[in-house]
Amino acid sequence: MAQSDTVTRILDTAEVLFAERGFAETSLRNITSKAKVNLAAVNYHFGSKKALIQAVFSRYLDPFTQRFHAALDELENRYNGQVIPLEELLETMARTVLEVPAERNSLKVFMRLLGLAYSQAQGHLRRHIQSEYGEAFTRFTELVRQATPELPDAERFWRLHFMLGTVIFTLSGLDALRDIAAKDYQEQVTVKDLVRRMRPVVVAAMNAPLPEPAGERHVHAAT
Amino acid sequence: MAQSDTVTRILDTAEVLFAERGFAETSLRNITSKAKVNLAAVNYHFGSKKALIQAVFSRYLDPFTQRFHAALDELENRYNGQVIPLEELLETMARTVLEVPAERNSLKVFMRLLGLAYSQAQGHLRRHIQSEYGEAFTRFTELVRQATPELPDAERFWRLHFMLGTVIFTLSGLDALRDIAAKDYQEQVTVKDLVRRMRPVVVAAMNAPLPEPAGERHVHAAT
Amino acid sequence: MAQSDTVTRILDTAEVLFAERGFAETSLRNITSKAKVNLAAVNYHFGSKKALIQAVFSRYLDPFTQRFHAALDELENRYNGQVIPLEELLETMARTVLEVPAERNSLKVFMRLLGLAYSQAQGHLRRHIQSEYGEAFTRFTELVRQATPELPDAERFWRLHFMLGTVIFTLSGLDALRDIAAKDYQEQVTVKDLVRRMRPVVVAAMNAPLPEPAGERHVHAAT
Amino acid sequence: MAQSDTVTRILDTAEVLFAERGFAETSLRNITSKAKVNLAAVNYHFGSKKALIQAVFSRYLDPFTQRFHAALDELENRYNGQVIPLEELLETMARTVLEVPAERNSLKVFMRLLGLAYSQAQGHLRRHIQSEYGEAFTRFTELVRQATPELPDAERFWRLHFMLGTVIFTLSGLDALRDIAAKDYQEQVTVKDLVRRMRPVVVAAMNAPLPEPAGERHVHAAT
DNA sequence: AATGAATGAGTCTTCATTCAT
DNA sequence: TATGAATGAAGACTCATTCAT
Repeated sequence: MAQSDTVTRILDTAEVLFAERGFAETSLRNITSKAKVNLAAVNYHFGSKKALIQAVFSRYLDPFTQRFHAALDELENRYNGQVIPLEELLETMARTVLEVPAERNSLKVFMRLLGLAYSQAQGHLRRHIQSEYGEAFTRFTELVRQATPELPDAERFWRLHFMLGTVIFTLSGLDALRDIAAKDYQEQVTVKDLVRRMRPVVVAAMNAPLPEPAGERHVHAAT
Repeated sequence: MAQSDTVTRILDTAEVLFAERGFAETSLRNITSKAKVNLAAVNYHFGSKKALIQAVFSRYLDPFTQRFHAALDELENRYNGQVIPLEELLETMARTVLEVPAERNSLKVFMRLLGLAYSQAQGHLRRHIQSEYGEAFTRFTELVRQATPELPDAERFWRLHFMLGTVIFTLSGLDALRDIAAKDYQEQVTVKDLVRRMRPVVVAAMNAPLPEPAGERHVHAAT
Repeated sequence: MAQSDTVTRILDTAEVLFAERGFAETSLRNITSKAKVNLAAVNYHFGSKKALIQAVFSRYLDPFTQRFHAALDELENRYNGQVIPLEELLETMARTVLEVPAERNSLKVFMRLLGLAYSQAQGHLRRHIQSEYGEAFTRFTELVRQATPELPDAERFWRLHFMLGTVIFTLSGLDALRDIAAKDYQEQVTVKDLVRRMRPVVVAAMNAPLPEPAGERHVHAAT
Repeated sequence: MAQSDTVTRILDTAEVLFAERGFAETSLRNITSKAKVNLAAVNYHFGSKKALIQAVFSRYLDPFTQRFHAALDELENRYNGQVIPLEELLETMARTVLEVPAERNSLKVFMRLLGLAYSQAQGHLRRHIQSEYGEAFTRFTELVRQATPELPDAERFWRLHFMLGTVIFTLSGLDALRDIAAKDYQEQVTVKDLVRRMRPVVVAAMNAPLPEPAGERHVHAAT
């Protein structure tokens, strides 16, 4: 077996299984037996299961940040100092997210990991991600700020995370939702489909009117 | 030890630990030792770990669905056959969601559990939830359908779940997000704050224009 | 529920389950849940699982020994001091064995239990049986001794157990053997059929010539 | 520790303990601790307790069938088309059964398993054995048929199983019977002893006169 | 007299990891 | 460099039994 063939097979298999079942529910035995690789190979090549998870993650994240920066460069070039419209920014983000995983499952894995990073109490994963792709996110946020000058900073922060929730929730729980949708709408949605559907929603959400100031809510005000 | 004190202690502890770590990462040993209860008690009272997970959920969902149905009854009464505006529906949902766990001061836990139900493998859990509160959700969906007659059914389905993602992600990852926000905006958000902020976003998202049909996407069409 | 109804239900159920699965493989939970009786009832009424096993046996052995003694009394009376022929003794045994469980239509169960008593570890059970019906067996053995004066004692002991093996194995594994036989010989045997077939075999076996003394076996002596 | 030393030690120990106590009453802990082997080793090497039981079984059965076929070959060669006498066939069977287990306990284990295979409700074990050594048994049965041409097929079938009962019951319940015999006859029987004693009994049983036809039984016909 | 609750010891099995080769 | 074997810790679950009521 070629040198790094084993490494690749492990990564490929782990990616699929992680996406299907989650991290805790996927054992190294599952991975190595499906990858037809020695059980000890994971520990030999990666050191530990944790390290394998991060490796799977990095294989997506590294090219993503690289491409994302490149795409933003191109965008800034094109607009040459002018404000980049919000739609362009979101579009660029979406395109890059979709482009990277030649392998299809890694997107789900990536989203799942992102979801974990935010929901898990221990912040170590969050910090790892923030130090890895925080810079790209900060750059993106700043461009969004310029595209939505009327939004208070805090509002923008929350709305971006509202949308992050939409994306992560939808894509990481994709299988579950697909099950439900398929039963009711005979429709086999693809990731691209979903992204297409998300676009107007996200734009509208970001451009929504500001909320009434705190304390002035009237429950039946709509009537 | 009092009658069903044990049951309550198990549920309370399991709830917290599940929310903190997820289902697979929480062992019965973790739960029973923290709850100061015999290891076999879980199996005695609930039958299995699976059943315990479902019981944790039911303790939320049972009162929730009950209240939710009551609230929708009241709403239908008030509107007396007329179409109930989307804002009212969302408002009612939000209020009920907030009321129920308020008693236990554990909205965050509930949301995290819901998130897990969607993202973690546990197919049994999703099925359990669907059969338990599916009816309430269906009723709600139908009212939303009447309030948004112009939306295709599939579109509405997905948008509702997009928004579900927003809510679950934001409220379940509240601590993490609060950390980040506090550092940057000196602002200590409350759950009510967030719900206030979400309202216009959710309404705008639901009312967003329809996406371009599949296959016709032009990347730079927005310009 | 009537007083000893519970006891009867436990015994009935235990009997069936023990015969189906063996003692160790049948839990008190199995028994009590199938008998629709409280889990603690076995320990309450019988004291322990061991005692339950013995009780199941006694319910057969008590009437059996009683009848067997009566039948032997009648036989001795009839032969009035003369030697009772072996065929009569075996016949009497067979008849009594068939009569007792006939009331409960559970000869098979009884045989399976007897088989278990010999083959399973349960030393306590063997000892219990020996002290319970050992006397009847001793009496029977002595009559057989008189009917077969030429047989050394040890030889008679073993041959009786050889035949016990035949009977227990055949009747306790009846279903399995019936399956095989039915497939090959289109014949649906009844218990009475089998007993009829066993009679000449058992007689011949008991009357077989003595074995060559130990150490003098010649493998090809038959030629 | 040497290569498959562990496997052998597990098999050896399991064999002894299974024979002493039965399968359900022997825990993997019992085995591994007595074999001075890690608790997980059984599952590592055999996969499950069930598989271990079958492995113990196969270690006896595989060489047995092989030798048995060889012995029958030799016999057929020697008799060169002539009918092989029943005594020779039984003798060959007995010899092969005794030869195989260099380790002494496996015979008892083997017999116990055979007993289980017939008496247990679930036929899976019976089917396993039938597919494993059914061919050898069929071959043997056919030779017995030629040696006892006067016997109706059904009669032969049942008599063979009567004798199987004798052998299995005696050898699998050996410890129990030995206990009883030792108390009464100061005699420490060996397996070889028993087989010597069985020989004339089995021959006589197979050659017993045919039973009276069904329906003509007269209980006191012997007088 | 009878039972629901509880328990401690035990079951088999699976885990990620290590080690000798 | 790579792997089959082995391992200690932990997993969920079941057991017969006890106890307070």
